[in-house]
Amino acid sequence: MEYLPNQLQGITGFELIACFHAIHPVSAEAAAFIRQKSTYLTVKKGRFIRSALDKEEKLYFIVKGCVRCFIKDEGREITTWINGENNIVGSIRNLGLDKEAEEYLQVIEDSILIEITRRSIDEIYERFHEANIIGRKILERYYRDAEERAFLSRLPSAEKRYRRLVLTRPELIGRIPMKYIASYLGMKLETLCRIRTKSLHTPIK
Amino acid sequence: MEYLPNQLQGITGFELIACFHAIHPVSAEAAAFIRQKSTYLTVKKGRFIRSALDKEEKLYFIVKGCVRCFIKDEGREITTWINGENNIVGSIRNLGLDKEAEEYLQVIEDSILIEITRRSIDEIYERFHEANIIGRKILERYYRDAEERAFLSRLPSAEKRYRRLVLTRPELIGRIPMKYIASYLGMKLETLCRIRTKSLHTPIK
DNA sequence: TAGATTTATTGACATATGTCAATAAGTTTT
DNA sequence: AAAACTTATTGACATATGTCAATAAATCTA
Repeated sequence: MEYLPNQLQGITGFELIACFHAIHPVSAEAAAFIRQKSTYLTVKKGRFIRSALDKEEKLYFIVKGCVRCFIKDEGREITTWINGENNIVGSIRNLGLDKEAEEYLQVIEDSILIEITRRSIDEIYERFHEANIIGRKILERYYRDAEERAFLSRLPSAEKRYRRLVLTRPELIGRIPMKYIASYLGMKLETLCRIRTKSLHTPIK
Repeated sequence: MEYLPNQLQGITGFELIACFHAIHPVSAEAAAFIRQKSTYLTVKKGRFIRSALDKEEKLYFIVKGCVRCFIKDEGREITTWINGENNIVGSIRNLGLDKEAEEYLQVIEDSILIEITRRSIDEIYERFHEANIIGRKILERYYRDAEERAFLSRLPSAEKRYRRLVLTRPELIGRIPMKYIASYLGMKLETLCRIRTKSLHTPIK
């Protein structure tokens, strides 16, 4: 197994490979293959990725910027996750048994993404066995993240959910609009606003 | 790679291996190793698994029965998931940054479990490379499940959450006590009770 | 089977959060 | 810099869900 030369790390197009490499060594052949199968994208704030027309499932590595996912419930958006740099994001096909629950991915800061199709990922798993180690470890982390989201959203009061977010994702506060944070926390913007002004005066006990 | 002989499937102690085998072939050596590292447990309804004293993280394959996970928030239980046969369950270390959020696993039907330590799992991944394929595929599924839980719990009304559960986990209704379902759905037992009696008269539009 | 315990149902009332609206503050566009 | 637009703040009021309490029904245990 050859190692990815150090000098290549950080060079445009290699961020994703560097991310993998930090988990487990990536051979030069695998690196070349991954690079060949991936596409660099620049996406403006507010844009949606993965248009409804696309049949193919795609995954995105966030080099720079921020992406949120939301579903619509009776026309209202519910943000289900928000992710920044060095995360892999994608929509989960078939989450919804019903049409209502379709997922949208929206870039909420000008972003640089690396796109790769689900099919290419499967090809990588088949060709390069060690990719399964990397994939498995990444999924362990993503599973934990999803558990955390499920936990957060079950906290029984709006204030607790906000406090939990401040504890676990402090970087989001101030970085992205409050309306998305409110939606992610399962409350209205007005409620979040009241909690925040209140908590200026009542510190955590 | 040798295949697990068919006649061994279904025999006591081989349920877990059969589950893996259905995903990807398991060699006889790997099967023997897994079997050696795992323990068969019979657990009575109501019992907790993984006592607080255990330092080691363990995972459990549910051969028969049902297990729920809950955390405590100011003394109140919040059920975070409920799983039945052929699922692997375990607590996630370090979910909580705070002590409050410690997880409990409770068997809610007389159950048969196969226990295996996290350390043994890691050993399996190292010794048997193909285990990473199986692990990766299992985690893909578990990630989806966790996403579904996060989605469910963000639905903005108690009735919608209940309807979603009826859609996605119909087997739970009638099988386990309503109080656990209510907790899982983020509502009080009384609220669930009212929703259920109401929905007898108002069918889904 | 009877008694004890747990779980489910229903009612009256309390409260956190949603809704709607008006305004302010902040951003982007021209 | 002004205009246009988006996002945040605050108030008055509505409502879904929680709380507490009193039974009823179901399940366990001796």
